[in-house]
Amino acid sequence: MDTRHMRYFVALAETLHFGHAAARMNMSQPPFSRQIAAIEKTLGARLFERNSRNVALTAAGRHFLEECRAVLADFDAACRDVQLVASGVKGELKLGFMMNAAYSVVPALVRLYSEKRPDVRLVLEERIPTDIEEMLIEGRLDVAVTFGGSPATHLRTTLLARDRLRLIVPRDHRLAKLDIAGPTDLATERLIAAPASVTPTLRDAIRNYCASPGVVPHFALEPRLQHTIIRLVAEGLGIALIPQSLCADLAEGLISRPIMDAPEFDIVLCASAASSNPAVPVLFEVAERLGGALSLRAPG
Amino acid sequence: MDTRHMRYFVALAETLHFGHAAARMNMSQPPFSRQIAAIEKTLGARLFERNSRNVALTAAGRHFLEECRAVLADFDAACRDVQLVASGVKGELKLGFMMNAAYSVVPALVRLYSEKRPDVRLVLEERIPTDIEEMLIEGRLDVAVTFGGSPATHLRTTLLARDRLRLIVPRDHRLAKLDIAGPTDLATERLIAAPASVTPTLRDAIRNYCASPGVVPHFALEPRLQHTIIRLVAEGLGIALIPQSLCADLAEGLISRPIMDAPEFDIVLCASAASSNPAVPVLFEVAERLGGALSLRAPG
DNA sequence: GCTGATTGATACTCCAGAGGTATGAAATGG
DNA sequence: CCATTTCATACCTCTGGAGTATCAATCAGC
Repeated sequence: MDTRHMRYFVALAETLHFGHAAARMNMSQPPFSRQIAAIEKTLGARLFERNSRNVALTAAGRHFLEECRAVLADFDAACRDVQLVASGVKGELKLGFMMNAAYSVVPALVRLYSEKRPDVRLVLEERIPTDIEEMLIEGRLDVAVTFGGSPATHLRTTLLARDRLRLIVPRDHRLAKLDIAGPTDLATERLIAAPASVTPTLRDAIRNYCASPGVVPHFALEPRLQHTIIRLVAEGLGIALIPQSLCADLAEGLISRPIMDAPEFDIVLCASAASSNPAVPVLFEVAERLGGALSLRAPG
Repeated sequence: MDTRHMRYFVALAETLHFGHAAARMNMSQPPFSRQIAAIEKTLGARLFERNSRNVALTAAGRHFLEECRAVLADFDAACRDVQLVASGVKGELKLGFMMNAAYSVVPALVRLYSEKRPDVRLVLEERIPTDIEEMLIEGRLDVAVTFGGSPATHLRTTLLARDRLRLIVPRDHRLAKLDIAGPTDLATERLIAAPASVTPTLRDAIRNYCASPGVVPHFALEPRLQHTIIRLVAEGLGIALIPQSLCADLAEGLISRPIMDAPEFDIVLCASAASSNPAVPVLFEVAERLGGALSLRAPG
């Protein structure tokens, strides 16, 4: 049995006439009759009730007809889809992103891309930057939105936005009274920041920022998620320097302040070396078009 | 492209090794390699990223693999199901029945049959007897539960139960006082009965019953459905002779009475001449086993 | 850097099976 | 009863899938 046999069967089931069905299959009637007989033999059941005058489907034939139509439709669709997937018009794209990209960059990127490639299913995975890097290398992600300047071997990288550090403190904190803070203001404070194993970029930026005037930062708590950091600051357990993009909608009781000579870092789209998903290039096109135009929401 | 090619592709996608995949397909490696190349050519897309050392799926290949597995599973299932349908183990059975069979005969029949043939989907169609007969002849029904003695050309018929006529009247009707009624009691009454075009069996039985002592029945109203007849009697618009099987759960305000020498009629299972559904014979087996054992509920 | 082993690609041959033509057999209609 | 329609059978042809032998490229180990 093969799909060709199924097509013969469907042709006969629809015409109920060997000659016409054979013509539809662009062949002559005798070999067509033989194929139908062969199908019935290999399947081990009569599909047609026929004499030299009339052809009719049996109950098994009627049932088989339905199944054949479905199978053939799926079969043809699968074959047709291959080119679409290969050309990146259809398929699946695994996009990783870190949390501070979730607010503005990723939604804008996803919206624009989905308009251009509605048949590509975007699988979004929010992860911490170090995991993202690992997954990119292993090919478990096709692309990711993460910090620039990573040491990983990435095929392609494009700038999406620039972000900078900003101070968040409880509303009644002494630093809340300042219009702008500097490294020395942080000297006596309990700092909350993710460990270097989670986001080396941020951790290094904070340490270098404090170290420039010789301040040794005191990291009181080290949660892994930026959301947790914000939450702990709101609980009065310390203060934090976090990406400006996360300061847009702070909880009641929290306030953010700019800092002098705030460290900046790139937020980039970067492709996996391992994956060569044909849906990726268009995402980069979209990302480049978005590029500078994209401004991260600063707090009001 | 054919299912055989899909199987080759799946074998290679699963082993990622031309030699092993070829062995799994019981063939040597060179023709196998050629088939894979042919597949990629006809589909117009690379499915494998390969050099003389490593084989890996492309994105298109990964997508195609999923689709191939689904298509092949459906394909094999379709081929396997044919014998099951031909042997009556699986499939669909269109069973027509008239309303007075709905209460006891059909549920018992369906329950027993479904136990024996759980993979046969029973399509139940309640119709008036004349429609049932027409549908049986045209093959739109495979079998039906209807009155016996039909003039139609039925292949096979088996007795399911015997039913008899019974009188229903409003609770305060003068005939409600009698223990048993006879034809002459009906002479002056407004009778309600379905027209002969709907159920000739019942209509003829009622007319003959009245005619035997010379009474000419007065048919006041002629609804098509037995339910409607009962409803109209409850409204006080007349009285009716209906099958005993419909007298089990009469509405408040209605009462049923036996009648003298009540006309009886067979309720039979009969097969369509046009349809030769292999699921039918087992239904007849079940029906015969049920046969005499089945007693129609008489009113308490 | 050379050598042998592994693995995919190519060249050539062979044959099963799919398709063509001619024709037979059965049923239908006038 | 004959012409026509329609499915089945007989026989032939040839495409295309599969086998064998072999090449080419890559990698491991010395």
